[in-house]
Amino acid sequence: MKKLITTPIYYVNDIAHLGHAYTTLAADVLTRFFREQGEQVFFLTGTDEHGAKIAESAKKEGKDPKEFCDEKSELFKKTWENLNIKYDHFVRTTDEKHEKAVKKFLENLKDSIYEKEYEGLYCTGCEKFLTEKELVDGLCPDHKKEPEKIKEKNYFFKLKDYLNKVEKLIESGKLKIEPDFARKETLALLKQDLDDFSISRQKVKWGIEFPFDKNQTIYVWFEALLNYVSSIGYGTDEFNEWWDDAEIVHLLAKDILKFHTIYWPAILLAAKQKTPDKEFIHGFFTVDGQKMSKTIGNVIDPNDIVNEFGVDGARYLLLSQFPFGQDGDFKKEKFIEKYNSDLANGLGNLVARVLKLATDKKLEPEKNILDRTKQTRDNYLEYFKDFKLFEVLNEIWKLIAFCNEYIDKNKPWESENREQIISNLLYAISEIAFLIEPFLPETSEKIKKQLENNKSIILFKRMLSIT
RNA sequence: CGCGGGGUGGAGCAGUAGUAGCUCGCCUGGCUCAUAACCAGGAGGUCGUGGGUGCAAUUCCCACCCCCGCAACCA
Repeated sequence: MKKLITTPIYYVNDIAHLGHAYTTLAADVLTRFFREQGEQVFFLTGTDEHGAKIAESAKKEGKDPKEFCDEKSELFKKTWENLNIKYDHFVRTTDEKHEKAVKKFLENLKDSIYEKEYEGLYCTGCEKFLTEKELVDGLCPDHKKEPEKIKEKNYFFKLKDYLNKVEKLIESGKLKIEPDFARKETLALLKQDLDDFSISRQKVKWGIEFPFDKNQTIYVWFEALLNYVSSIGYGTDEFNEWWDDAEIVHLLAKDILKFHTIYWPAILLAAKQKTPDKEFIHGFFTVDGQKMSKTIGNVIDPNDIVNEFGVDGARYLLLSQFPFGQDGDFKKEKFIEKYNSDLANGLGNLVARVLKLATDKKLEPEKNILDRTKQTRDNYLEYFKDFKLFEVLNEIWKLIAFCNEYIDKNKPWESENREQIISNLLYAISEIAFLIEPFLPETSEKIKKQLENNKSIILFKRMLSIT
């Protein structure tokens, strides 16, 4: 079975932070796992580069928008490289391929689009229309500015025509939304009778020209969703190969739930395309118990974690803090603690102590070891298929704990049965090296190499914690 | 009545209608192969408050209190 695994495309107005890294890393781990299982996987990520906000930011830096996007987009790529994230395609919404596909898609959506005069109160600070209810003393609550009354012609997508169908997709399980909270929230949103939404902007210049009206550009959010099809060749023959024939899996955080679980399937239905098979939504993070925010200044740059803990250290720390899908808190202090106990004292130390006792003579592993490792592998597969990355890690670390107990009980350094005991352990370690591969690809390689030449080199150096 | 998450041993979290578990820390002991690591045992909790249903509730129901996230540049 083929799989198309995607992350959202990230808005280049900001540099990559922990949230972006988390989603992208999870996608990378899943990709590596499913490949290991013999499946063909296409892993897609990228950047979202249009919109008034981008144009504004570029102007502030005295750059033209494209130049600005080139730079920011490059920073995302660099970050993924630092985290050893191997995507198959990095889409940019300023790519010619994307623009062409988007226009073509709109042509095919023509029957579900209509134009309407729209009059509203527009705040130039927010770059959006506000309702009377949102105003405080007649002013925009965020910018303390009086909004302008603007009359604008917009093109709308007939969302209402598809709401029932989307609901059916979800209820029938044809579109799986996980975890359950996200599925429930989507169904609740569907019951609120959402309105048709505008897919064009008259005021925004930095965007893709709207095919039916050259005075307008395509609304960024609408255009951004189309990256999923433009990237794999919408409008060309190769498209079907990855859209129709693959299981489509979207990974995203809960803030953009509505766009992905309702708008996106509706748009696809309207364009007579296959809808996604699964959408997995993860939660939000706090840092040291506080929300992550630029104003508070506690935004974590994933590159800093890599610098401090190494690539695999960073990869492990990001995914081992709390269950995938839930909200969670990242604590700097806990990073060091977890790094020391799990990576240095746990995995690293185990490999070192066993290799020290190893000789070239290797025997077949005994049944109890085979049974124990098989148990881990079975649970591992089961959890992985449900995207339970946190539980997968737990399972592997239980096997590491088992090995440590096994050594202490059997005292290979003084046992007559030394060779058999060590062989058993070496087998277990080779199994661990295999299991950690999706999470810790470099470490996995290092262990395999060490097993070959019986030489142990420190995998994770113990770190002093700040007291 | 905006939406959502949560209040469990020192810290961070699991969990279930019927002797309360895990990780880290702490104490004691063991071991010496290892990255001052590893193993065993232990101390430590009236499971937010007040009611209700049950033979039995931390677990179900109701009310209340408190904390946090989204709604505000940001996954």
